[in-house]
Amino acid sequence: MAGGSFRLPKPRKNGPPFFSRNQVAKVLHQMGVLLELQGANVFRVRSYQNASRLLGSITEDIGELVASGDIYNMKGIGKGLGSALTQAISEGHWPEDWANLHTDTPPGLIEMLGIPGLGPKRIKLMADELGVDSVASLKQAALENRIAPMKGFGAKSQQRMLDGIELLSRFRARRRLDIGLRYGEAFQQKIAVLDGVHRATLAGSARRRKDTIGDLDVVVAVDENDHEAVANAILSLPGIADVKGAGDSKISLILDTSIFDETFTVGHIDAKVLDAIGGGDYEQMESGGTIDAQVRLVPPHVEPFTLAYFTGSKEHNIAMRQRAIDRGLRLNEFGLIPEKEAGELKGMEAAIYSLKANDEADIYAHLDLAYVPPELREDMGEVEAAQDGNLPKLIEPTNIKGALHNHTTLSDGEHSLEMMADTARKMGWNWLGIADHSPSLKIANGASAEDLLKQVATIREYNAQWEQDGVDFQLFAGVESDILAGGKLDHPDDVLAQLDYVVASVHAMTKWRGRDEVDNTEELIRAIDHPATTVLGHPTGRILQGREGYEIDLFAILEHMAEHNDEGRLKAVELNASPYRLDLDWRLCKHAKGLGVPIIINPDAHSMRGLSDVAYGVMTARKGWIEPQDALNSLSRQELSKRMST
DNA sequence: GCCGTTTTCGGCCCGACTGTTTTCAGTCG
Repeated sequence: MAGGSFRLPKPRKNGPPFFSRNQVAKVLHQMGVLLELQGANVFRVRSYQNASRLLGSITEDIGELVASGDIYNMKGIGKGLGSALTQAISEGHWPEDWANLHTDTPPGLIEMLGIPGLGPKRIKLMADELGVDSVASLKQAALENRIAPMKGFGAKSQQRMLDGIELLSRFRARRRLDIGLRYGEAFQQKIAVLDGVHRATLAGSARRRKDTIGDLDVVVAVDENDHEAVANAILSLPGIADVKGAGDSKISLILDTSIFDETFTVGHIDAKVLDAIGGGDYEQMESGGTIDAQVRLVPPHVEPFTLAYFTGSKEHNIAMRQRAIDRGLRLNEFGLIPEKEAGELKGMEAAIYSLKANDEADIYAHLDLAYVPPELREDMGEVEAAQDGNLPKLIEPTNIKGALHNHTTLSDGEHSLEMMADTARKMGWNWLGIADHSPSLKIANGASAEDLLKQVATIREYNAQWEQDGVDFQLFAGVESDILAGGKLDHPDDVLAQLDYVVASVHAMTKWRGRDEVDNTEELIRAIDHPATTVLGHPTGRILQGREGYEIDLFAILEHMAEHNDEGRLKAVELNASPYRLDLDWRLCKHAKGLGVPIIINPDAHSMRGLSDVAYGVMTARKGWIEPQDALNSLSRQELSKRMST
């Protein structure tokens, strides 16, 4: 859990509802972790986590759910949680025991959960017996050899904790999607070409295209006879910094940047983003970085089950397994096995009775489901949709005809208008929108109204020329306007009126992060209401692995944007495709789509190469159930032109 | 703490690996 301290949020002034859906989901998650550290029943912990996930994914208004009593009808919320949440939301105070648990748990214990191999049980034991209450005091205790003598511990455990602390301080636990994919694909490709390997596939959160990746999973199909030879060959590959374990079917290791055939670089990083992720030290830290990887070796006929299992998510697997149980079947990484034939047999031995599957689609078919693309496997309604034939036909990279949020040398871009347009054409796009920064953003060399209008004139000239030459390409003239105090835009209305569109974005992060959700939401809504505003840029301002965004009720904002669209005014929400942002979050894409708010996948390119970041936006959009018709990117230039002029 | 058409009690997904054990608990995915 990145950022965010474990405090109970204060009730908003003008409730009920006194807490937002997000706040409630966060508190339930925190309660789960705190209860775990307290040694509570694991199933009780799971109830809190399930309820958190549930409330994190619903689209209904939480105030109404409570007011109507419907909250008790949600599967996973019973009498206990139902009444606690009802009290909190309608009266504005959390249950006393929840508050006590928050104040009585040392924050250091939560921090200790981040140490690999260390879980709540042993943290509690060390806290009770040694008084260890932080990573620092744990390190001290380990160095003084006070941990090894404890019952159930030992010298190896103690050393592993020290190693884990070292790892924790040297690098943050998760990596951004782009970095994780680079490691994952490099590793997968090296394994795929080894003798005896039928197939090697990158599974896990990388295959599901999550915005950050904890570790890599590679599933490898190998005949049983070749098992040992392939395992040894994998262990001799370059780029392995350490081997954490190697069992019969599982190799666990740590990769470093020597896995890459070329020198590792992170490429251009926007100055403001770089600042948020650790400044000049960042690239050095990343190039000295590592990532954990697990390799699973299985015989080819078992591989589809193993691939499905290790692609996850855990929640999707649980839903699938439950569906199997309902049909008298046992689903695991070895097969889909009729319970009455498997009997007492376990694991691989039971798997000889498994139903056959040539690929993952066969597994879904056995359970009367359509094939679920990996990106959707989060138990966010995809199993039900696969049953009812309602799965989305997800957007593809080839659907992208252009993007609206890109910078040139007029503000802080590296390349000229001409170079950006040329690159977009070579990528097969039919249009490109230019939205340089506005004057208030001095750090990004925001352009004056005069310079902006000169750029507009140039764009019109190019368009006229292309039109005359029969070239199927067009530039759109826009601006990325900073959102100023009171939700105002950064140019006079008569300037904005000469543009094709306006991307309105927040950049004054200090101010916005210092305010509460209600104030931020109101101000953002005022900016959206400005007639010139077409697109809400990077909606939360988050930088992955860098900083949390400002507090905001995006549900309310999207609902407000939906009203505009219903009344014929185009208000689109950006899915900023920079792998440092991926903002709109994938979970909210589905909600925007449901409301009918168009998405625009924008690379926020500051260079020619930056345009290709749109690929990460497409991955995230797919994860968010987005179909071609939900994204403005799939419109032709003529269609988009028409949409923006209404 | 939640759930239920064999249920209001007794379950709750399941297996691998590690380090500590001499049969298992903790952690992870």
